[in-house]
Amino acid sequence: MQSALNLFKALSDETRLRIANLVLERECSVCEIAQAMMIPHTRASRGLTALCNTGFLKAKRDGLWVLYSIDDERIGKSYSCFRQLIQTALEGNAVSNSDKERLKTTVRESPCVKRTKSLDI
Amino acid sequence: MQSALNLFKALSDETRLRIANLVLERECSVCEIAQAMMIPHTRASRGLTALCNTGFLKAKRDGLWVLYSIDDERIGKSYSCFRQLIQTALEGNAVSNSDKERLKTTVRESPCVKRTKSLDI
DNA sequence: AAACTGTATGCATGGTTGCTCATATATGCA
DNA sequence: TGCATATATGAGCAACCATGCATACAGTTT
Repeated sequence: MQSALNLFKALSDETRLRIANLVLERECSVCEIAQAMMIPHTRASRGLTALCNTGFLKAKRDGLWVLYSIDDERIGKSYSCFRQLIQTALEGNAVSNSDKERLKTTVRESPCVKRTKSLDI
Repeated sequence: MQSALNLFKALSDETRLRIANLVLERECSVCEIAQAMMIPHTRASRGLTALCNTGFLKAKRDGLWVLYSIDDERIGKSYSCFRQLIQTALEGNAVSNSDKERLKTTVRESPCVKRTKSLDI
């Protein structure tokens, strides 16, 4: 029961639902999510980590990047249900559409973290 | 998006998930839920009301009782998905099984609210 | 009308959560 | 080694939430 509860809980937050919707499109890094959703990368990172902890996503390192994707094996037979629910839920939603549109143009090579130190003198 | 978020949020609480699982079995009153789950009726009432507000359940009065059932029309095409997710999630769970077992023997005529006033002298 | 039973709700409270900022860690490259 | 970039995390804060108690409200029965 607990694992299902955690899945529902993970998807009950707008940030995480939007993230899930994006990763359903394709594998994503933290920076791509942050860019596509126009949110601070720490927020994206926390959302992705949370979705990972529930077993909805899995992470793998690729050099500097950490790529998140759906952990379809672990979700098991409920996978198609969750996929359908999420996509139905966000179908035609303006915010979600913008997210997906921006995701297409995100590049993994653009700097997305502002560092205050570099700006000192 | 908001309606789906609310549905996920409603099901991300153990009390409400167990309630939903029971109402999937059959139409229930507050007292029956409280008895089956062995919880205070105020908690059952709040859970049922919350599930109603998300559009997952609907309520109808029947004399003294208020009967809650799945609002399949309002959930629409996502209904079968939610049903399957909930039932898969609670399949074989000890607590859920006990709930369902007790639900079979709950009677609508047994007093389930303790009143302190009646006990005074 | 009063008494009884089922249900809903105002309130106080303890607990949880999502966010941002600053900082730390991890990896790649010069 | 030192610097740059990507990611993760600790701390603090504000907002939210689930719960129980007492009480109010809604029907029924007498």
